[in-house]
Amino acid sequence: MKLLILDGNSLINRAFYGIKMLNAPDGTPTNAVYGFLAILQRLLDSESPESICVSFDVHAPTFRHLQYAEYKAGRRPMPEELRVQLPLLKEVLDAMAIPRLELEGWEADDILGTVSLNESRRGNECVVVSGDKDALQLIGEGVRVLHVKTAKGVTETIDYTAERFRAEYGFDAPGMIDLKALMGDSSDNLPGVPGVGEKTAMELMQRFGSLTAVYENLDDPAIKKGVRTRLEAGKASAEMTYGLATIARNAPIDFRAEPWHMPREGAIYELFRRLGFQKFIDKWQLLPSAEVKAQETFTGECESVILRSEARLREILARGEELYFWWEGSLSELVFQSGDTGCYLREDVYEDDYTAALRLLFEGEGSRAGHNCKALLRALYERGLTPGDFVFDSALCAYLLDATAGSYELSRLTMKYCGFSPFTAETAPTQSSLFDEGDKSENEAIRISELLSRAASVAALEEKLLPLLRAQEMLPLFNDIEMPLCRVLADMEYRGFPVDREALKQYGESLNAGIAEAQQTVWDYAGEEFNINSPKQLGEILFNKLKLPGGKKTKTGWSTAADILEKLRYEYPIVSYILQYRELSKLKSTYADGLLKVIGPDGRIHSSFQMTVTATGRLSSVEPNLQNIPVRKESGALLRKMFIAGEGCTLVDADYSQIELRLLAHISGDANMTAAFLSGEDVHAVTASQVFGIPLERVTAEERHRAKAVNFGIVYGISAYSLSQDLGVFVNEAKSYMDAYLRRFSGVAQYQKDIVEQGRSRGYVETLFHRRRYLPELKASDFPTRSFGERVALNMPIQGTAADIIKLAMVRVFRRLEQEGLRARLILQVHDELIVECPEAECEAVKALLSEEMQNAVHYSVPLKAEAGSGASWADAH
DNA sequence: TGGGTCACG
DNA sequence: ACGTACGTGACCCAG
Repeated sequence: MKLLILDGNSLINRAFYGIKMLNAPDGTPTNAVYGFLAILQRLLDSESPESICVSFDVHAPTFRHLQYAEYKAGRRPMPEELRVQLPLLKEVLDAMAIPRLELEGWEADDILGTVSLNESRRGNECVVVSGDKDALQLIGEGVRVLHVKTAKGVTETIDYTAERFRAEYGFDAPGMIDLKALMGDSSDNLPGVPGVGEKTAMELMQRFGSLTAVYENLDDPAIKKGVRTRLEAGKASAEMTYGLATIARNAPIDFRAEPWHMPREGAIYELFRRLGFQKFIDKWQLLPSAEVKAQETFTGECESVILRSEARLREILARGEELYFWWEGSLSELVFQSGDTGCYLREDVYEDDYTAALRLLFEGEGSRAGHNCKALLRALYERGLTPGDFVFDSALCAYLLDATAGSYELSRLTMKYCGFSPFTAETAPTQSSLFDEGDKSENEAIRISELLSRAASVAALEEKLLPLLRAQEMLPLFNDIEMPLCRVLADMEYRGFPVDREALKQYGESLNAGIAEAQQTVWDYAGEEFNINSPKQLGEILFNKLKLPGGKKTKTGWSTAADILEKLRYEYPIVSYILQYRELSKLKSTYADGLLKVIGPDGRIHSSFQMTVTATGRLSSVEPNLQNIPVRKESGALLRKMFIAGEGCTLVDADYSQIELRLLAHISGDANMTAAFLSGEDVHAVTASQVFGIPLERVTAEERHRAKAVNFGIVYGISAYSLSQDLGVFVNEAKSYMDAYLRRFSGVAQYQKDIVEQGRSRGYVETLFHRRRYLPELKASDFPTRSFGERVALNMPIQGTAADIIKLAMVRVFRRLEQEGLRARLILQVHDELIVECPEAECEAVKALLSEEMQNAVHYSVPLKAEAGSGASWADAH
């Protein structure tokens, strides 16, 4: 029988440090357990063992178990995040029916040693798995050792047989003990022979093969005088270390290998669900117990009908109940639930005017709900309808409840909030009423009930989620901003942004010459041809071949980021050409070629605005991203000249001026900063005058520039170091700016303290509209993670409130354009900027309307300012 | 697929 | 002694 013997402590350690932080839905850290299972899964696949066991130390080392001397010698207590995962791993192993071996007074190692010896003697083939090289001493007849190591986030296992060990080390595996007796081990506090390190110890072992042989041959000419002296002096220490490094193989343990089979049902499934290990549930095809399955499968009992006529549709709508919609991307097939009735609509079996049916459903007064309503609304606009608002969106609602959850897929939400999954083809019961309709095959009926169960899931989620939203004071945010915004965005996507295709094409072609020239010049300086787009090859050329100074390492090699190269560009012409190459090829690939590919047949670009992506509440724009079109250099202006208004139309553009800084003044309540805004003076200049203690009229451009950087930094939760990097001044100087700033604006300093403390005690921070972001990072034990949490705590309420406000402004603008019967329409939002396309005649009215609605969206202690412009292109309007 | 780079607010 | 600004998305390379 083949037996897998795992070193539990060592492997969970490797997994913890090798895998990035992961949490179960309830917040328990799970990365180490997850990593352990990933290793186990690989072993099961590659080794196909018939039996398995895992050994553990009885006590995990915690701080109080460590002596001060040990602490100083480099031992560290086990981090809290790892410590809580040990009992979890044991629970997992129990659920998997894998024997756990622990023995008071013996280490996990000793259990590996004992079991592998006993079982190999019984004729079983043993495979010991550990992340600790010490275990290699166990290699022998019938015992292989797999050494697991994590390098650069990738775990690999090295399979050591006796032969492989000998080939690599040059002596036999039991000699691992002798090697350690010679070289010692600082992490285990084993002295070895003082003055003999890894290199000498390896040479001695390769020559003599054992500790005894080394001491028997001290006169051998191959041993240098100095080494001999140290060996003589360190003999007692070596012998002591030998004893301590020897893994015991005689622990009084009562274990016999038994055939093992992974349970596929019950506790293991439920535990993995609790931990969020869906991947392993799928991989090992785990199933819930019958009771849980019944609980988790959503039956959504209701009468199902296939709607064929307008009369029947009107009957159902006349009940006035809320409609819960589900669709799968095409309007010609649609389901909805109304009360106890599940309705199925299909364009090709509907007997009356299908578009009229859609009008009844979406243009009327009724309450409508869905999942990702914006997408459905866009499809309706594209079909020429003018739909009304939806009242509930399960994805959007779940996003408000946890903006960092990542995925808002319907079945995951029902599982998370209701404890069941919608039907899948396997779990859907057939619904006899569907067969009554006649010609439907069984598969067809199952598919329909699957769709209906999704519509019903939206209803179930509404019941669960709205109370949560109410309890967290987010109903106004949801009802008055997010839900109405669905239609605003759907309309924006549908309209799109007109682009001058020919000009863009020409522009792209015009870039070619410059790119080729820059490339050739770089190659000439480098003395060879290489791919400038490859940071690896580029770093090699610059810092190894040409030996440029100032090289900084990233994880994978030399950093060639712009801020590094920028410092070198005036001294080294090649760098200047590299930067030029980068700039041009970015313009070409991302903007010229990239945008050309997505211009629609209507000559417009229809980006998609995602509402459930960012952690702060901002929108994001994809396919293409229209929120990062260049603006800063002259190439930016050139590019934005190609974003134009349609025939007979003009563009109106308005943006908030310093909205985040104004919100900082309001939220922190800092009197000084509030006064600065109320005075109407240039706020960065006022900041400079305060920080540098000079009269406002004597502030230089440089001082203003620095004050501006400090203002930005404060909003992001800066450190003095980063400010110094940004400004190119010494850290001390940057620190003095920040100190002066926080003295002058003491309300801001107080806000920073309070908001971090609030984040820590409540576990989240929020915007003025109560949009939340949870911050588990604030409780992390490692400094970088915790610092990140603190910076986010400072920034999110400000960035998030700005996002709330512009969303509100968009809803207000949309409604007013509708009310006033204007043909003007919003076509783009870029975080603090709105762009409207309108007939030329409406231009002045729209400019006034836009800045008015933006400025009046809220009234805080500092007024909001929004300035509007207009023009034939984005460049002209901005 | 993840990392590096760079465009935006 | 450490590591170093918030929030995004697209493109390219390398494994």
